[in-house]
Order: sequence, then structure tokens, then C-alpha cells
Amino acid sequence: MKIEEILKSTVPMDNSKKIILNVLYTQNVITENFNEILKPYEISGEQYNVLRILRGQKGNPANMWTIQERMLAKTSNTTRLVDKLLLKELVTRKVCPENRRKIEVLITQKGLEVLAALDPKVVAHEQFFSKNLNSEEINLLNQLLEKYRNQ
Amino acid sequence: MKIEEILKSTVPMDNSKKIILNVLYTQNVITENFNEILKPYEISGEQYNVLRILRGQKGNPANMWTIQERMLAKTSNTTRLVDKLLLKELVTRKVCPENRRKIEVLITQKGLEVLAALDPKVVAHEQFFSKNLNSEEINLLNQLLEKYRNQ
DNA sequence: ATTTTATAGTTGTATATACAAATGTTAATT
DNA sequence: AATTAACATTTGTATATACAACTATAAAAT
Repeated sequence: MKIEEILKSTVPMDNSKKIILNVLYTQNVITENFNEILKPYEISGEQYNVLRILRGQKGNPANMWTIQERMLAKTSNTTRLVDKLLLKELVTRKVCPENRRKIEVLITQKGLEVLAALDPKVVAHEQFFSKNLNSEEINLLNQLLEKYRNQ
Repeated sequence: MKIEEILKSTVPMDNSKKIILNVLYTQNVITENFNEILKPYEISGEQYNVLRILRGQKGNPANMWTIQERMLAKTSNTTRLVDKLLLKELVTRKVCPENRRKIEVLITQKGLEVLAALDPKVVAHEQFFSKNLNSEEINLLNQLLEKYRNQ
């Protein structure tokens, strides 16, 4: 469905505006769909993101700055996201002995199990949308988005 | 910059995952940039969205459902967005005389002035990113995004 | 006419986001 | 050694988002 129909626009839209609206709306569709997957596990998208970063550390602890740096939304509050994950016992947190300003965050076995349960659903989610495009179009879309946001 | 570099991914990513991350990250970049434009006017992106919908009504009042329907994020709470706009005297709100369940929301002169002041900045914002693409690529990107999210 | 169902919007609560200020620690400067 | 600056994280506050429950009104069914 075209973006003008979705937003019930009465006037024709500039293509530059259309891209903005298409990106924002597509993000909404992806995120809503993904939140449905996460709902049974009672974690938010950003909390999932933190868990993925921690698993990617392969046993090494991550400090707050490392997590922040690898997150999609750089402005989100890592301390409080980790707080929530701690309450659910999906991560551990301790002060770094070498540098007491730093915090060492690690994913727990329980956290790894949640991710493992989610893995196939996440892959299915990724393919749910991209199945509408052939592999050439998928590459092209990635390239165009990367080119688009280059300032 | 490629999405893997931005998120400092250590492992190569599936192209389907890349699209998701590219869309989410591009949305973040666009939104952060746009929030900078709105900041001096002390309205949020969603509040701006409501004002645009109301201006598009060309003097006719919009009820809550109409506004909701035309918003990007369908889940946002229209009542409270309108509350905020009312406090700033950018809109008026009254009960519809024909159907007392409905609310008639109208943009005020002050609201129209805020939009008029923003108009050139919004156009510049739209072109700031799309200038990286030629008109053919712009069309293609719109088409691919629309095709991508078709379920 | 009364009850039921549908519609339109509001309110409550928990969580998330944005941004500035504050805290504690380490490193650099005088 | 004491002061200043830089760094890493936390806390406070206002606003926004998600989602369910609630209220009020109108329309439909009995």
C-alpha cells in the first residue's frame, strides 16, 4: 500500500517527503510486529537489543558505554534498561575491579535461554518482510538507505 | 556508513536483518534531526504531526478518530497530544453538537503561524537527506519500501 | 420503553525516552 | 599533595508510548 493511501493524504506528496514518511511508517510496522514476538517474554525491543549485545560479547563483560555505542537508539538510558534486565535476572552487574568508574554487565544463563528461544522467531520476523523482495532488491534497498542517510 | 560499522558488529549480517536495522537506524537519524528543528518551537514530532493533520482539514474540525487514523504511530494517545497543544493554544477543542460523543478539534491562528514558520525548515530537512540520491533512486527507494512492508 | 451493543473518547498505570544535573572515580596539571 | 579536568555512570524530571479499563453517548435489538 502506498504511503499516501495509508495516511489518507488528500494532496500529492513530494518524493522527498514520501521517503521520510515511508521510512518512519515502515519502522512502525516492523517494530509493532517485533513487539508482538517479544510480548510473551516480557522484554522490550531495547531490552532485547541489550541482551543481543551482551551475547555478542561471548563471555566478556560489557560496560555501559560499550552497550550504548552499539545500540540503535543512542539516547536511550542504558542504566535503566540494565536495571530492568537485572530484575528479571537476565543479566548481572558488578563494578569493574580495575576501574571502579566502570560497570561490568554480563548476560546470565537465563538471559541466554530467552535469546535462544527467541532466535528462530527473530529470523522468521526478518524474513517475513524481506520475502516480498528478491535478493537483488534486498541489496539495493540496503544500499539506498545507507546512501540516503550519508550527510 | 554501512550499518555493520555503525553498530560495530563483529559478525557478518544477513541481508534481511540488515534491512531491519537500516530502516530502524535511518528512522532514528531522521527523527533526531527533525527534533532539532522542532526544539525551538517546543513541540514534539507527534504534536507537529497533529498540527499538520489539522491544517490539512482546511477549516473543518477533525475528531479524535480522524486524527488517529492519519497519524504515523497509530498507538499514540491522541487525547493527550491534543491536551498539550491546547495548553500551548495551538488548537481548540469542543464537543460536537450533532454527536456529543465526538470532539471537534481545530487549529488556531497561532498554530497556523507555528506551522508557517516551520514550513521552509521542514522542506530543507526533507531535502537534506534526499539530496544524496538522484530522482530515479528516490523513486526506487519509495517503491522498495512500499513493496517491502506489503504482507 | 428497556436492555444490549457499538462507538468515541478519556483516564490509569507501567514503562520508555530525552535531556540536564549530580555523583563518584581516575588522570592530568599546578 | 592539592586542585582541576575528564570520564563513566546514575538520578531527577518532564514528556511520550503502550495497553487496558473506564465513562459517556448513540444506535440497535428485544
